[in-house]
Amino acid sequence: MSDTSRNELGRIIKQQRMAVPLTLQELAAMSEVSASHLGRIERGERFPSASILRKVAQPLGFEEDELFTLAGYLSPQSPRVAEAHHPYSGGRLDPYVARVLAEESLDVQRAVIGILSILKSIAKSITKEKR
Amino acid sequence: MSDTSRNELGRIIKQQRMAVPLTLQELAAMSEVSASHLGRIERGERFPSASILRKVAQPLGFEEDELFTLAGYLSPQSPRVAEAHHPYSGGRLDPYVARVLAEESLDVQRAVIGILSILKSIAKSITKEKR
DNA sequence: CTTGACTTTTGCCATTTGGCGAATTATACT
DNA sequence: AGTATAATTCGCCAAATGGCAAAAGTCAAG
Repeated sequence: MSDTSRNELGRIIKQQRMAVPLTLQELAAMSEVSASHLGRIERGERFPSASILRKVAQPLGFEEDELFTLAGYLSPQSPRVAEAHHPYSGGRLDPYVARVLAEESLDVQRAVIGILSILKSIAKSITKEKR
Repeated sequence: MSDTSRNELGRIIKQQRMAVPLTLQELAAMSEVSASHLGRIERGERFPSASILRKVAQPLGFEEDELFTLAGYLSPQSPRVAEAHHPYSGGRLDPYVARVLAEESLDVQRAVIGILSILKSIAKSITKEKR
């Protein structure tokens, strides 16, 4: 962890705590994290673990993944909140389909997409033939 | 961290590593995490920190926040790829399978599980017949 | 059975994290 | 000024993380 990112994150947390406003002890009570630790985090002497960030986020009014991103635990564009689109090809997996498949064993799951790809290649060759 | 959640997460990671498939050393090389540490995580002797999870996610084909949720670092509220974790009794949906399927249209996705259920009922009737 | 090449596990250690309690430093109130 | 009172910081410690190197396992070819 670079010194700058520690200080940066600490600065942000402190700024947010002041803005609410809360004292270290109050935030400590709300988040179940010791005030001394919070203080060290704010002035960049310690780097907060994921579980600490999680505890602190809500009392400070941060989105849960926001602090993770700031801390570098999650990559910058996290389309996690609500209905963002998939980074890959844009399709969404239907929840019902997902649920049904999830109940199958891993082998069956893989067999399923194996069969799918076979069917697709057959379909492709058929249409090619046709024309 | 409860013993069960450690073992659970380890089990999932190991299962996924085997499915890819990779050795501990290969995964170690790809993720820049020592093989010994990865081994201990898989068998529940260590709990992976957020940065470890982040490094490991991509080589294993997990969405970046998926492992965070499984580890309890993030709350399980965002069904981006549908429920990859399993509050309901069943198994989990393999990330690779989910990704491939998500690229298909909704019609195709439903057709896939339609075919699956047909194959299952055929298999069932065959085994019944046999005895 | 034995050798040789991998893969996984174990022992040991440095580094970090995070808590508790005691100092220190603001902030009020007489 | 002087002294409560609250807020922050410091010192020290236990527990956990994660790496390295050596010790087991595994498994195929000879």
